[in-house]
Amino acid sequence: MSRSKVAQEILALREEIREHDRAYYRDAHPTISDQEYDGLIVRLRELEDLHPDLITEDSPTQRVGGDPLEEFRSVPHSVPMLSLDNTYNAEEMRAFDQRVRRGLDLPEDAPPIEYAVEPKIDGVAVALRYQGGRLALGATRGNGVEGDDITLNVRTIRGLPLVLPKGAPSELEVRGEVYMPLAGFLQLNEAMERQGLKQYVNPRNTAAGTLKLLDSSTVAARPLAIAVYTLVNADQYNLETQLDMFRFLGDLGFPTQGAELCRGADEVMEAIETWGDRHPGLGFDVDGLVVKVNHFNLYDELGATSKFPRWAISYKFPAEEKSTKLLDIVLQVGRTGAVTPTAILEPVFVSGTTVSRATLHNADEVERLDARIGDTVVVKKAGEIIPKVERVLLNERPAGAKPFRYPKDCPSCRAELVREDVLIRCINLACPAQLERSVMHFASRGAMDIEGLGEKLVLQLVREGLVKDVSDLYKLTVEKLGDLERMGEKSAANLVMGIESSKQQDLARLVYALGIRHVGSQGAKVVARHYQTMEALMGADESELEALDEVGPVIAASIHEFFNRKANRDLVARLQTAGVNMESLETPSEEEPLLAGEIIVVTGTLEKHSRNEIKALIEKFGGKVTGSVSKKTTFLIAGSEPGSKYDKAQTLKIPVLSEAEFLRRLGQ
DNA sequence: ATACCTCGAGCTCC
DNA sequence: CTCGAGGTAT
Repeated sequence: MSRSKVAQEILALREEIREHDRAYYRDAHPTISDQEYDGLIVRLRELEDLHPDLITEDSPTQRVGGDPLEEFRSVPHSVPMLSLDNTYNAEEMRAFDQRVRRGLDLPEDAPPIEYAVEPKIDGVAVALRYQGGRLALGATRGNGVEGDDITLNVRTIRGLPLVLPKGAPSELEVRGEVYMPLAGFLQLNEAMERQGLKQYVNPRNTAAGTLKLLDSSTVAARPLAIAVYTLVNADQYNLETQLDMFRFLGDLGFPTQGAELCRGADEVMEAIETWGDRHPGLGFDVDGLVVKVNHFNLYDELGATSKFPRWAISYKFPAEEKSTKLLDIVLQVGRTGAVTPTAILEPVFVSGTTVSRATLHNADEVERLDARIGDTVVVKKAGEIIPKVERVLLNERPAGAKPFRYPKDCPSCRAELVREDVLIRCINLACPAQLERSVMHFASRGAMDIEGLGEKLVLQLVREGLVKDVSDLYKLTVEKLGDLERMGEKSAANLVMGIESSKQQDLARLVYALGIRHVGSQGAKVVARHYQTMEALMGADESELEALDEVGPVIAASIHEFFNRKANRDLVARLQTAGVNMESLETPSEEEPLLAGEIIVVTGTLEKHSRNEIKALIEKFGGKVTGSVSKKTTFLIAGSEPGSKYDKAQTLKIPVLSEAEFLRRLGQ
């Protein structure tokens, strides 16, 4: 066969395969059998093997990558991947509608808001970036700001276009949910059983595990699917609504679940009911619905809270409930000495996993439930994840079950327990359980991030007396570690290396790692950025701390008290001697804080900067950006076609600057 | 080959 | 809170 003939057949095969992909994955209407489909792939691979130079990156045979990866690269997200606020019933959904209407200053009799309602698939969220029309990057959500680069794995998901059709924007980013359809999951488990291997428990965990396989050829053999639900910065593609966006995504060849248009809260509730009835038969797990305001031009005005956008919300279907026996209530001592009760349950399968323990939070909760050992309790999973003891079935209570009584002394050190409001606390500073928890906290990911130092190891180190406070970690050597159980040379060397590299962490992480009460990662960042060195922070007085943005009296007092104690100052000194970095690595803004105290809102389309750039610029100069105009707003930056924020600024007599005027003010 | 450990995914409640 | 993957120990 001549080369040009082969080239022709290759092109034709690729087009045919893509059409079948679209029919199967996007339209859910397979047009040929699986065998026929595989036949096409085999034929294409044969031809490509014959003429390797004709292989292109976008060929359906190229979905599978080459050699397994060593590890995943971490990549920053272009726009943070946030989650949505949740509702659980009609009342909360109506309250959301009311908030939207109020946020838009709509009169009572205004027509209903249009919402786009779509199913929320229970899977793993991913971001997909296309460059030059090609799939260039796939990433997990990670912490929302940074995720793992799983490009090679997402490439194997059939139905996901590797190349966008001609005329598509050359740069774009979409987000979607990767999941495992129930049929595929069952088949996979049958295959596992045939091979005498362990079966998987639920499709969600299997999908999540699959995406994190280092060898993409194994991923390719797993039945993953994807539904895309967001086009990042959709308003920049001449799209006006969520429904437009879904049409656009579909035209680009993305598989989507689409969305249904609902006018007002009543129609949303109707949609929720029909979806609630329908979701068991869909062929994949759906844990709720996402409700978004349909028109993009309302988003700016609605803005966002610190955590969620105000123009969207998710509705969670009622969680599955199961009853089981409460076998025991055990107490756990936390880092601060707080003693929390945990329910030990007879294992029961609920919402996809076997639950055997559940937190009871505090003494009040145990009292409220009146949970007694031996009781039959109803368990469900909040948000499909966290097990919760919902209530006690009183008519099943065995005779003689006694109310649960807190012991008088600490389960770890036998010191007397003290009641502070709802909390029961062990106030023995030398309590070993507290030391264990504080070392774990110190090593944890958000703190010093010491790789390889997990719970079991910390327990051993503390019990063997090798670690009496966190500074002892830096005295560990391969030889000393060698005596521990399950600690070979390799593990020891890895751990010592992990500890060594933690010396270079930023001051903010160190401050957080110290475990000062009421100082979380956010508070630690604020004080570290302001004081720059541990020395300066230790010398800070209370009122000075309290004057900082986002630091209130509680945090200020707590920090002050912490460094007032000699034991704590000594600990810091030992860490410093060990070589732990005591300075902020985040260089403070070089710029004069020209915008200090300003609260700025941006509206309309700007010429020189994107919204994110202008926001970064404002923050660099010490200003604050908020989403909506209020009395507190100090000025508005308006681009072309400003929305209702402009009018609101006018009525509130808030100054309005153009982008150029604003830049001039910064001397740029 | 098997057993144990760490990590990260889902992200609610207090 | 539980699961799956990957790595190391036994």
